[in-house]
Amino acid sequence: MSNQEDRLKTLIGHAKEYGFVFQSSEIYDGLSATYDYGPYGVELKNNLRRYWWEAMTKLNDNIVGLDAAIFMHPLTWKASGHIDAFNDPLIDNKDSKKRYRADVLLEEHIAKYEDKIVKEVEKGRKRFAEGFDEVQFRATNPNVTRAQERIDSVEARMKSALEANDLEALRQLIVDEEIKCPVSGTANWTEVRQFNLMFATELGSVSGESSTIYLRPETAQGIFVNFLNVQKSARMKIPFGIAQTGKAFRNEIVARQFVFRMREFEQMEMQFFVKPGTEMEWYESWKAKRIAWHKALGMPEENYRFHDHIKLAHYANAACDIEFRFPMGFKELEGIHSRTDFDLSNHEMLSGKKLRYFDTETNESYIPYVVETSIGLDRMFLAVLSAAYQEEKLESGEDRTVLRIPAPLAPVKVAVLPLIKKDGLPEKARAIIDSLKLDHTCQYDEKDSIGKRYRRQDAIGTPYCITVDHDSLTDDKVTIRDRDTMQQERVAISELGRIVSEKVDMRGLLRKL
RNA sequence: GCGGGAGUAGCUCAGUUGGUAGAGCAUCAGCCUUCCAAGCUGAAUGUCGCGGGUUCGAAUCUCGUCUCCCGCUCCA
Repeated sequence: MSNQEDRLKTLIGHAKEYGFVFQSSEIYDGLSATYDYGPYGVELKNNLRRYWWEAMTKLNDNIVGLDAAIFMHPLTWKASGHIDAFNDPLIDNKDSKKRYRADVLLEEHIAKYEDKIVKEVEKGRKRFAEGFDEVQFRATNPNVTRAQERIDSVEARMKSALEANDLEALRQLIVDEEIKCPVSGTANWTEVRQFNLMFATELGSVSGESSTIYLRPETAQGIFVNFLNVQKSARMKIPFGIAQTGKAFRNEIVARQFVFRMREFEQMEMQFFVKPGTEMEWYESWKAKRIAWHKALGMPEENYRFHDHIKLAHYANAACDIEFRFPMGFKELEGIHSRTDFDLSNHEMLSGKKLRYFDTETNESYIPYVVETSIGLDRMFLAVLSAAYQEEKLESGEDRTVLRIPAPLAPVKVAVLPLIKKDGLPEKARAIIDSLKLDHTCQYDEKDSIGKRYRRQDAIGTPYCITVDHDSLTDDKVTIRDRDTMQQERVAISELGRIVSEKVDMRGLLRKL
């Protein structure tokens, strides 16, 4: 565990030192769980986004893009269930210091009485054998009726408390029922507090005329509300998908573990609209496509695994995660959900607008089912960075730190280094950069010894270093050094563009899909 | 929010019983240079997390506070 902590700390340190990720507002002591991407970080992040975007929209002619606004009509979040599901009433036990959802605590309490009833019914069934009438038994057995009354009373009080948002009543109910903490065994509770996971702000500057709106907690709803706009304007036929990348915001109670869990984060989501009844096929098909996308990066395959959800979210009829072995262990990287027609039908209901697809082949109209793939860009960034980070012991006995970032994703593709900074070598190096910079992100460095410059490039994951020496001036050849093997090869300057492109071009990744 | 740990230069840290800050690495400039970090010369960098208190004097003692990291709940 402490080893894992050290690994994450090392990674955070490296990310900061080499300009990948900085703590947000650092000069003001930072802002919790918010990070800024530095010069190399933003390049890597952009490359990851592009890899995802092109894999979705270029490789699938039935997937188109969208960029919806962060602000959405407040009813959106009523329809999506976020206003209800994201308002968790929480309560802490003062002795065990454990935190619970107050409603979950009560439901578990109710479940105990339900178990009791089931047991009583079983007892009755044994005692009366064939002549057993369960309905009659439930209505008359005093143990059962007492338990049932208790359940009804707790449920009624809980429902009215939740609906009225009466947190004090909720707490009183927990106290009245003498619910104890499973850990400490005591009923020493704090007050119930509401944690709304959505960030609220005011739309409209005139007080009294403004209304509360929320920063979107997921990008998906922008796709759902535009379902018909996209389908009609781009003349899409089911099955088809809409892809979107963008920021989403969640006011997490605890948001930590570097860029893994931030309050402001970027999602890359694709909602795939299918004919009802076919969703499980598409669910499986997208599971396969998405894991292939990850594996094409060539990072160790044992870093990935699927995790099927047993407890499903309010909108799903099947769901799984692609988990990645982060420095903190296996954690969710991407979610693949079969969302049924939950979102579209709710939007239909609240907006009063039909959100149906008319199938011209069968002449029927229906609300499509949705299969969603949803990946956290920042998590993907962390996955790549943590898998890429390696400290090596060289044969010479020296250490080197190298980021083995998949070449097409690397922030800098080529460093051009004059062996010494005189005799016309810098000028030659600059000329080479000029010939490459339209195709590749290049960097020039003449400071310090050549070995030191190689190490600096290793530390930011540059796949190729090109070194210009005195012979280059006469034979127009340079040495090109591979980041991973450290092997050097002498090649003609005219060949550089082709050699670099072969390994570094994004198309190399996309071709594997 | 609760519990644990930590805040001194970009990084890693030192700072003796309180006497108002140092080292290595990194950075920058110059010299040197035979392609895998370690040559020479010089330079820049800190209200010692912040605020109050004790004291002639606080990085050091004390109180408060903020922030970060880890765990608990939730999730992309």
